[in-house]
Amino acid sequence: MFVSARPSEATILHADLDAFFASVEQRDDPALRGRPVLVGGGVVLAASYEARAYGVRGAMGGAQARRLCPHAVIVPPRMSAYAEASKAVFDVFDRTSPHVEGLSIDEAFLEVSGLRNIAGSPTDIAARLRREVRERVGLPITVGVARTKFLAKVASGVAKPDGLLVVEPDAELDFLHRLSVGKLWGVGPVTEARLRDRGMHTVGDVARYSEAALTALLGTTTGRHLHRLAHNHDPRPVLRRKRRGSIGAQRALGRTPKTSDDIDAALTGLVERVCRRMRRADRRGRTVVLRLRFDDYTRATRSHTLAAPTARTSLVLATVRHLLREVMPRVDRQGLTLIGVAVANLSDEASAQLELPFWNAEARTCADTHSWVDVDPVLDHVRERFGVEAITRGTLLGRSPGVAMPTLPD
DNA sequence: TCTGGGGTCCTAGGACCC
DNA sequence: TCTGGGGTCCTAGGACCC
Repeated sequence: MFVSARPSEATILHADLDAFFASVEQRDDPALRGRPVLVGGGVVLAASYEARAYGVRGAMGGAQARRLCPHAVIVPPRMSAYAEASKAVFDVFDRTSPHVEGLSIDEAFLEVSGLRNIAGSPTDIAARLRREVRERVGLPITVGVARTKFLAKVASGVAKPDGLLVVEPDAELDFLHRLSVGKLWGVGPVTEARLRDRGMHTVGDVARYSEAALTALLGTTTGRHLHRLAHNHDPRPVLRRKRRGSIGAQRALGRTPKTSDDIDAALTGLVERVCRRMRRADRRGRTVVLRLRFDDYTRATRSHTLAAPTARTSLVLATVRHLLREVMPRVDRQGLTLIGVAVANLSDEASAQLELPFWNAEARTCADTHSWVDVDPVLDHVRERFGVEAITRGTLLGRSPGVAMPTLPD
């Protein structure tokens, strides 16, 4: 069912910082302004528009980027500077509208209907937003304005860099149907190739196919999604972002052979980083995920769901170590080039009440169904928390007599 | 052309329960 | 001995996004 209400006015803004990381570098170092700048040496994290003129793109390998643009200035990334700039920009967003949906570190949707009397037309608001970001944060930003999220996003893409584009309701289909299929949100290289094989090169081409034909080609969800977008049905409202569902870290290892000590050191560092971030955010997770990439760029994931959420380094580490042991034959055969750890299924209940039941339940899970998990960290925790030195593995699991199982103070 | 680091969502099969 | 349908959870992989 499509939502048929059609507000007569374009009131959704999509605001997107231009070449974000590179723009922050140019802002902070006047010597970089007007010059091609690449952030990140191994792989290009961001390329200034001066560098893009030479064909350099984000996610491109550093070697290729240097070939295309030999005189580019390469600067190392400064993530904390970008986080700070992002926060300042989002402060401007929040002052502009109560309805802000952040999409990533450098872009957001804003719903501005109902602000006409206080703040003017959507076009006025968008122009002022751009000015404020420029004046207060010193960064260029592009804004697309339309009736739907999808069109607003496409509009900002077309208007880049440092632009403003309003798609009026009566111009929507004309604008939309000329676009290349690759511009459709959710169409990546794989889907684009499939569409082009069938002769669909523009959004207008896609619009001539029935929903049934598209779902047969691409699956139910993607097919229906594309059919709707091609017909300009996008009723998704601007919502505040949900909290993130997972926290992870990964590291490329290069192609040189690694010893198991190398791998374990990398794994330990990643687990420590992830768990520290979880604790700082006061979040814990149940599903521990190990990600691997091999020499031939094939990938594997292994996961294990714990009985209760945790942010404890020792338990997460024990779990990923076990997961890794299970795939070691493949690692030995194919060579490891990337390793990652993530914890998903995040929850954020306060931890205190859950501590003991959690460890107890986890210990049981360890022993009953996954005898591999290292129960020692569990024991250490209970000993420390309850001052019960004599507690044993069997006691903890309720399997041997001895010290009474401590009960949780309420 | 060679590929970083952070995420999201979807699919599909199997286990398990009622 | 043979056996339905629905729901939820878990796992693995794939596509996509910035």
